[in-house]
Amino acid sequence: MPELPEVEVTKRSLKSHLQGRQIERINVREKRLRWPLNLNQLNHLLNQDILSLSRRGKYILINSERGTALIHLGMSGSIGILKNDRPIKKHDHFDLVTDNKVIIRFTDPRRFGSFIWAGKNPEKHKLLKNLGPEPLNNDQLGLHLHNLSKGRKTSVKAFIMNANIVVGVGNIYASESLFISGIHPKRRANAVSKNRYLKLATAIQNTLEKSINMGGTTLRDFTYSDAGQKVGYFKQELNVYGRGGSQCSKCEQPIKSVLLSGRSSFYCSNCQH
DNA sequence: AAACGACCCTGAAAGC
DNA sequence: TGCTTTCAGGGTCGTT
Repeated sequence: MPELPEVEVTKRSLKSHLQGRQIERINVREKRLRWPLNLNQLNHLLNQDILSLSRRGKYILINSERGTALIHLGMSGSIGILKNDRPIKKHDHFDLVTDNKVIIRFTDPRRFGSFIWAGKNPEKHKLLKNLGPEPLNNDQLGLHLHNLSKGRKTSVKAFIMNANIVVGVGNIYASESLFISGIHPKRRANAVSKNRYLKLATAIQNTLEKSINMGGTTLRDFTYSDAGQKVGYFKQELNVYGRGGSQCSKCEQPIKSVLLSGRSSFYCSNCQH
């Protein structure tokens, strides 16, 4: 579920309930997440003023006086805001309870998500320190991509999905932005011109922003029961992702579906070169 | 340094 | 119908 827009929406939701408040309790039912949940460290969060919530790539940062905790939603994670308690479901792994008794419940069937303590300088934490730049509000993105592409023989799709190059471009956005900019996903990264990287950067930014806006709209009243639903999802806007075999929206040729770097990839061989 | 594949885990959907 | 296989929006790690 969690695309960057949902991570952003989740972060905003957490912000409205956590910023300026304190976490009174952390209830853990399952420690076996992507990284073992370490309560000794995470308890540093307890009874501290939560100064701000931020996002780095797909990591949500909970910034307190004593340091920062990170939440990652993995492939299947979601967060519910509960004003009143509800029965625990199978994959409800932990809760944060605020000083005004709001329950923030983390649910993640596949357990690829995580909740870890990153200390006083989270940007130096090993999971964050090597991340590439944020794509949004970044007028240097195209030049950045072009500069880093030199000597890279991997496919341009794998290149833009590499979080050390640029964060936030998942499998959907990679396919969509390459379609919009007319670039074949299998093209070698070092064989894409500067001009085309400028177009690609714009396509990435427009796609992400549009999706964030839709996610922001459809999940405006973000609650536990809404979080797992595909309500008004960006899916309707997709040109190629998940549409193998159906007609290209530009030329009506069938969309191709191939496996690339272990991930399904969709493109139009007539429109993308 | 860069590229690749294995791996983490559960459940829904497709295939037989 | 029911069992088996495949696939999923993420990322890290070890090996080459």
